Amino acid sequence: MPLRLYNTLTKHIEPFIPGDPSHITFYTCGPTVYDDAHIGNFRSFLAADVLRRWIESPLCDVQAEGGARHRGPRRVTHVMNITDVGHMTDDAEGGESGEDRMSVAGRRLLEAKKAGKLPDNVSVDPSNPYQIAEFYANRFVEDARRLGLKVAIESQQDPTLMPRATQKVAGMIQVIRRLIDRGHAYAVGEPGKQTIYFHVPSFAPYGKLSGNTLDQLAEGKGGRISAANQAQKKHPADFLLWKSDPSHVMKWDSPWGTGYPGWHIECTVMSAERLLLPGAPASGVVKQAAGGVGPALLDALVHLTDQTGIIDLHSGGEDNIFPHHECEIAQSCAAFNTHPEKGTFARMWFHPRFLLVDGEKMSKSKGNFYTPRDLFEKGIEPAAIRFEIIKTHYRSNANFTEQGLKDSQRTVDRWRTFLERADQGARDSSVDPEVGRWFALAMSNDLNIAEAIAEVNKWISRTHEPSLNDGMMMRTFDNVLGVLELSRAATAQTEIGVFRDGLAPDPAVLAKLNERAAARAGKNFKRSDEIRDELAKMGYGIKDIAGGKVEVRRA
RNA sequence: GGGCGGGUGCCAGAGUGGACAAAUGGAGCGGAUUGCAAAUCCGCUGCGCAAGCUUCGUGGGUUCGAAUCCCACCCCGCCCUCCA
Repeated sequence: MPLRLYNTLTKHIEPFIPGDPSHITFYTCGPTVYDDAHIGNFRSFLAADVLRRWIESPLCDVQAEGGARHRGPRRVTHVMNITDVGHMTDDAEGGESGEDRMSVAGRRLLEAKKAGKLPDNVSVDPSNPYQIAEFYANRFVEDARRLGLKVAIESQQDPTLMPRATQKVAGMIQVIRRLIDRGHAYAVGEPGKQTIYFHVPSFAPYGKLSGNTLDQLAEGKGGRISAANQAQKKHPADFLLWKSDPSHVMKWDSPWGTGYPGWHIECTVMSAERLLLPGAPASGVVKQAAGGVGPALLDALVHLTDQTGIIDLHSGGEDNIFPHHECEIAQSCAAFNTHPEKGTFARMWFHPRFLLVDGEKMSKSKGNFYTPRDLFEKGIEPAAIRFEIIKTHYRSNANFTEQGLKDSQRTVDRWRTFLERADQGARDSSVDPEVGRWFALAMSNDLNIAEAIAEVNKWISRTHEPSLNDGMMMRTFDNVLGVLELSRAATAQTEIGVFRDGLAPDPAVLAKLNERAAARAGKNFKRSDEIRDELAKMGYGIKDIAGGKVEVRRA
């Protein structure tokens, strides 16, 4: 069965039909970097990652235009932006002052610096918003790589896969200019200090993605818009493309005045610039000529398209559906399509749902707020975190729990053991003919990852003596799930102990292990059990393994 | 007020007209193994000895038949111009 996905735009599960089934273009709305990303953020990024890995898999079939079936593997160009612009001066969360988020982050960093909580090797100037953004962007990419986010790994070789909004402002200005030229945007205010708005009534399909219609949108219900800004718009739903504000912490020159771009415009530009002509390297010459615009975007601005969807896939958290992606569709189609009202920008819109923790919303005040860093520090390995976060269907609210994390760790351990055994297994044994098919069927059914995992588990249970071929099969599955390939904390070995979970051989622990070994040798099992309990109280779990050694893990 | 995604067994989480008392993992129980554990393997885990009975948010309905379809209601999550 070819891949089918729930399309937020049509509200149906439907075949994913890309423009070119041998090469998929995929854009994911990435993080805003004013703080460390948390596991909730990562849920949507990892769901997108699993999707792209599945599309790349040799097991995945995709329907081509005209109905033909395209068999995997195939190439995916996956772009994920980093929003490193603060650009929210009306931001309610910044406090009554509507303070910019980067400024808030700066204050927080300054406090951390004063308190000596910043790592020594980090030099960041808390008064410099660009440095703050860079600081958090780097930390994000680091976390993402540890969790196996492929786009973050690839961006080491090809940084254009993770573009930064601050470096794409020239392109945004070009697109805004185009929107004004085509009558979709207008300026208010005095020349040199103008604000540019997208005029929503100029794009008839506005609202299709979110299900909102202009008359149903209750203006101000979200409590985030200021009356003063509303008053100057032609229509209450019109949204910001450019704001002239020389006092802003991050600002650029533009034909309309010094200021900053609107939030939505950045994704239009970053996706178009990298994905419209897949593989075309950004040429320095063209960039110069176009004022910093890449060739794909330049081409899009010169040659309008008749295609409905000009990129194949677009993903983002469920909160992005409205207004962000709604606005992105409007402005992208208005800028790039011959007939904007016929456009959808992306052929398929993919929105993972939010993650809950212990059945509740994650929040700092509830104490159920986790970042991957928090968990790494506790010695939880990336593979377990990744598995726990991806194991639930992307369109329901997953529940992240400590028990779940333990369950996930066990599964990861079992799968690893299976793979290790398979790698030492027979050479010429044939692989189970069923499991690949079931796995593919599950994944192609709107990414039913839980069922796919169940198929892997059943297969492992019935495969008592895995062969080399089974190992290859397991790797094929894991290339999709991305779990076993993740690095884990090094194992430290001593004469007696094998220390897992990144534990260092503590002399106190070693002493106890030796004492226990002696007790056992003398058949003093009472004492040896006491020692096990003592170690448990110290936070260590032990088990006897082959060769007379003891494996030590965090309890 | 409006738009959207969900609600399944002790927990997590599949299933979306009959093969469903409901996959898979965890937890629990029993057994093999182990000095005891751990890991692994086997069996059980709604009620009932059984034929059978009662379950899939709640209440109605459609159907020979519903966890699955329809209607109403309740709950959780997201959104209605910062948010994964």
